[in-house]
Amino acid sequence: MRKTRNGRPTMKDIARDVGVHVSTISRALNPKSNHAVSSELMDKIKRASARRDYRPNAAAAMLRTNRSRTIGVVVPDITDPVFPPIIRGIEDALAHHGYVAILANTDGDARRQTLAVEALRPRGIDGLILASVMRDDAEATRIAAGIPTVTVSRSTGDPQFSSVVHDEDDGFRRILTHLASLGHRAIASIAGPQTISTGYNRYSSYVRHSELLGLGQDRPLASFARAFNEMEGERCAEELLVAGRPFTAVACANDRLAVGAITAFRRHGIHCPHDVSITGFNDMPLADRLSPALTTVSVQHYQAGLQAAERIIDMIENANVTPTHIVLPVGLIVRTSTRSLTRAPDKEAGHADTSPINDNKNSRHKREEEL
Amino acid sequence: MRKTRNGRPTMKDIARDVGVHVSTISRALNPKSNHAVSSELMDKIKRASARRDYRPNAAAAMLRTNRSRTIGVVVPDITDPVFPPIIRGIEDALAHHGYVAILANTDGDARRQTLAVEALRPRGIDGLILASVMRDDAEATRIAAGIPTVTVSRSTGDPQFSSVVHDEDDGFRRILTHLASLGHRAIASIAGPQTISTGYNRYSSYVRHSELLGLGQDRPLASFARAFNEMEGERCAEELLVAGRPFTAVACANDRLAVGAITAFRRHGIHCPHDVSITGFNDMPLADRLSPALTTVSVQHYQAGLQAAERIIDMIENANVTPTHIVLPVGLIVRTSTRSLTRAPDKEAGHADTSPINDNKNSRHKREEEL
DNA sequence: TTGTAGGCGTTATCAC
DNA sequence: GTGATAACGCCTACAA
Repeated sequence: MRKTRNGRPTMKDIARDVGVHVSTISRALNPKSNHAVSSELMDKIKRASARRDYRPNAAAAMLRTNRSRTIGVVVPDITDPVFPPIIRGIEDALAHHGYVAILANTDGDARRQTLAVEALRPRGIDGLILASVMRDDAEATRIAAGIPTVTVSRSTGDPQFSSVVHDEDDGFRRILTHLASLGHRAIASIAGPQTISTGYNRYSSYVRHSELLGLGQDRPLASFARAFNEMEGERCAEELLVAGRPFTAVACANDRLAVGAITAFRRHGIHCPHDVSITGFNDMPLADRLSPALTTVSVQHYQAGLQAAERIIDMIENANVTPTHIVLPVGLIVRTSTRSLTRAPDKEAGHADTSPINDNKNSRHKREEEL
Repeated sequence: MRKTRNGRPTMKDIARDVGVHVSTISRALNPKSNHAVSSELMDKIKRASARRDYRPNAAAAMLRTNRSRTIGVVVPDITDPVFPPIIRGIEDALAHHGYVAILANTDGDARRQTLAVEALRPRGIDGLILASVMRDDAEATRIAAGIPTVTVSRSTGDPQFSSVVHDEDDGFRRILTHLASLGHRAIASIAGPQTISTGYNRYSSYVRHSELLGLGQDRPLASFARAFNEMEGERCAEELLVAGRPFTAVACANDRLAVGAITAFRRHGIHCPHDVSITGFNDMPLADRLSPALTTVSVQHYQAGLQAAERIIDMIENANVTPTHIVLPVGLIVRTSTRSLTRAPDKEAGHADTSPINDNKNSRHKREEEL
């Protein structure tokens, strides 16, 4: 009594057609074992399976081999423009090896990361790619136990996870060097969440390279975003204004924060790049079409996804490979959101001004907060 | 001899713990059949399975029931900003019902759509959500045969597919009505690919409502993009300039085309909205942060994904539901990329000008193409 | 209310 | 080189 049976042909059907045993069909159709099949039989079997349009039943193979050729991919939010290219890279690499990705979103919620992985586990995923991990994410270590895992774009503290990240430090070095070369010395920062490796590393690099470059901040002037989005960028920009310490440039931890900052400053009559230079990070889509076009750090999201996928497949198919930690190079993209402080102001600009924001001698903008 | 056996507990293990037969465990753990299990036994079994942290093996269940609780989702390119919110909607709805999505990209290539579906089929997907279909996509009908399918955001000609789309016609009606109310009569269009339902429908609506509104084009003035991206928007804008027929506004088939058009026009010294009004479609992320901020049609991408997922689950779980065709309402979002032709020009604008682009009496811009 | 048995489609390990 | 057989873990008539 066949309960199921989609009408989809099985190996049994092919076997009957060709007049051999199922096990022979299995052998013939499996690259790893078909060396021991006579070439004439191979031909017949290939033809028969093509004629019937045979497709192996993944569930059966999975049950038997405990391999699903499926990778779980967990991201905070696919709607954030940094993740689509990563996912695209992952998928392209996976497809190349006959693997497939199951996607889950966490909205940056640690608990939902756990939930997501627990939903993926029973589906027999062979590996896990996490773009959602937090810094020192002990929970991630726990839930990923026993399954090949690589983190992408972010990293936890756990060296047991393979990781593919970007050279955040070099990125911020380039940003600060660029701003310094334009004459900026008072460079504030809108930092990302310090619970995430990217936010933490970029801020650390901001502090470190500010010192190395001898920039004139006695102590870092930074505002910390609670999330990498435009709203937080706006909030942090306001915070910087309220702080009251002078600055002529703001290095933001990513492009979305920079976009928010530009908007908020503009509301206060402070225009970028005329009155402040602002930088982003990621070179997200449309960063070049905004006005001002964002000076930012280009990051190889697609490559990161690609490499993460390659790593995971390597870990799955080759027993005990050791964890690797890949750091992808970044580039500086100079556009129009940064401007020289020393060069003569543009002719077109109506009211040239090179004095810092929040400089006491120059209260061009009235702070509502102080009303 | 157990070849596999992850250390993951199975029903057998729980059965041994509790001292009953596996089938009882299966019954108890299955909502559909646990009515016939004594509540004390239920308790014991639940505790035992919790203690062991038991998770059902999806492959085994799948093999037996021919259900994978997996949906294939095929999109042209996850990197295009319209698709992430759709996918997010799909995932959220699926997760709610214990389903999961496998994603595939086609880059708009019809052959890759076939390939993608053929890669998904053997994995026993229960349903298919296609955001990649073409108009009159006979191939899609063929490859999706025998599996519940809904198209989202686009539709084919095949009424057998359920579909969730946006009210493109109302969108273009609103756009044209808006432009007309600003005094525009010579409204050009940058249309999308006519091989895609959205491109075709939006262009048809442009033509239809231009006539209904009595706009002064004897015949439509349109340029056709080969893809929905910025580059094509630039190319089409150039094409409109070369065409030489006057216009004061351009209604684009989506935001990315509009962004490209704005860029291209600007290169020719034609500024939006001062010299041309330009509209988009979709209200993609950052559309409000561009300058000019895009006047566009807001579209419920997330909702579309959500509904598509609900539909597919309905089709899977309830035998022979008939195909439905959902049309989601859209809204007009007026921003600064459109400007009144009749109202007095802004004070700030240096050189007010309300005469049409390409008007013979006014060759403000020199066309390189005619050099 | 619970146990028994058989099978879903594939693969691995035998034996021939 | 090919066939037979026994799992993989779960589900479901049917029997008890």
